[in-house]
Amino acid sequence: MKIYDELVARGLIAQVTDEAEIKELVNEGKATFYIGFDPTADSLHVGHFMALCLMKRLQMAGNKPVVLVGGGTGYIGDPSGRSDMRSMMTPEIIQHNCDCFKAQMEKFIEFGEDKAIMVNNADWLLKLNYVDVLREVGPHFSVNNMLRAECYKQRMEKGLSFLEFNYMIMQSYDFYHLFQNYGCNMQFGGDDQWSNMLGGTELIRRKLGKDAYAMTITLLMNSEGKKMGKTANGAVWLDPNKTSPFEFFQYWRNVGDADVLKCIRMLTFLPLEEIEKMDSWEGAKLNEAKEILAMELTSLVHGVEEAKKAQQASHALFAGGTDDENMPTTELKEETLTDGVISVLDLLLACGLAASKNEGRRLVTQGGVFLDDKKVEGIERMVSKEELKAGVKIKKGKKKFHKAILK
RNA sequence: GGUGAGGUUCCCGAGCGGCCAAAGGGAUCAGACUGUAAAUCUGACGGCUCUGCCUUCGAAGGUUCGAAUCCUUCCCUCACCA
Repeated sequence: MKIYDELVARGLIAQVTDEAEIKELVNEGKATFYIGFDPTADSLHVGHFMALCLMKRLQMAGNKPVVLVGGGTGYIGDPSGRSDMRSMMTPEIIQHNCDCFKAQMEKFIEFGEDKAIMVNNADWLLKLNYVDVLREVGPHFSVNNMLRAECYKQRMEKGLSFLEFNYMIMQSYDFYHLFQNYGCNMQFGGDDQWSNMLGGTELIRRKLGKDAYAMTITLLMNSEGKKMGKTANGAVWLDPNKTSPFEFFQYWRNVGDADVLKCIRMLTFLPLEEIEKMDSWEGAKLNEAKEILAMELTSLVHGVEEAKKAQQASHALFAGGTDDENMPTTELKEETLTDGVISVLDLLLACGLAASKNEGRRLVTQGGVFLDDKKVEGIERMVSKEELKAGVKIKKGKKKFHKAILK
């Protein structure tokens, strides 16, 4: 199966500008394509991961990837898919985020001669002259058309600033720039980027009279139509310091039944035939698929070693194993104790399992806290120095496990 | 710049000068049921040294015994006009 058909079969492709042409280019390995990543945080998340995987797939098929870090567009902020304006980031933060992105990406994509290249649009966008740009590309954008674009339409009610309105132009300019300087003839991106991407192909055609292509990746939604890769505490990050391998593993281990196969298909590199077999699994059997999904993804993101550890920890907690080596752990210092003990509430707080003492109180009162598998009956429960030295296993609810140990 | 409508606890949204830590919904968290799923039901949902105290209703002042609710100024958003 050729790469394009595989992408289709995996459900990764959402929209394309010219299917026949793109199929040919991609299958023949003749595409030089780029995907842009705006430095909106100091770590990549699952959405980025999907894009990186797509890059990898296309790279394996002989195409040349260009990773564009949005050091310049980060100054503006993409309004697509947002109901309010992004807060403006300082140049320092943008730079820091760019650096973090680069470091993480190097783990997934091979960079170098004849491999992938990385560019930063700050290098060309930041030195543009306003009037020059207006004259150069301004005539090729129809405000009427832009306002009809889906990404702005949604904002017509809530309000859209001129700053954000220009985002599409900047992104289009990127494509135009890459087309000329790197022979980049294709752009990929999340489906919410569609209109921005079309802006680019349009600009290239108008300015240069040449064809460039765009293709969007299906956004990973769960069966309820919500974006996946988000938890109550924010995104599922790829940075192990922000989302530990164990948490990462558990996130995928816990996806809904209706979403497992879709995730496996879209996110893993398992052969399609293998996935087809799982398609018939039902009921509790699906748990195995979830395990596979979690294992595959954690391996990809954090390496096989870490994935195994996470899996062991998971088994230990849910399948009655004994290994608690790899549980998320908080090390407490002697000073945290008063008179050789610490209250459960303080302990929950120290481990980040409760945001406030009131929340801890609630958890205990409602019977949601266990210490070493024994239910905590009241908030007056104290944990002694001896217990802590040995390491205490704290369970909050059914799925959150944490270990606290005195250093 | 003008006119009108607004800014309420994570989000949407109700709020009579005292009975407001503030209705209702969503999200979230915990419990029951389960398969570490979904759905459903129950409870919780600002903080604390917790039958009480403290801090919140865009910001700062003021009126009042008492203000999210009234007044003044300022900031911001939206709509229409320019």
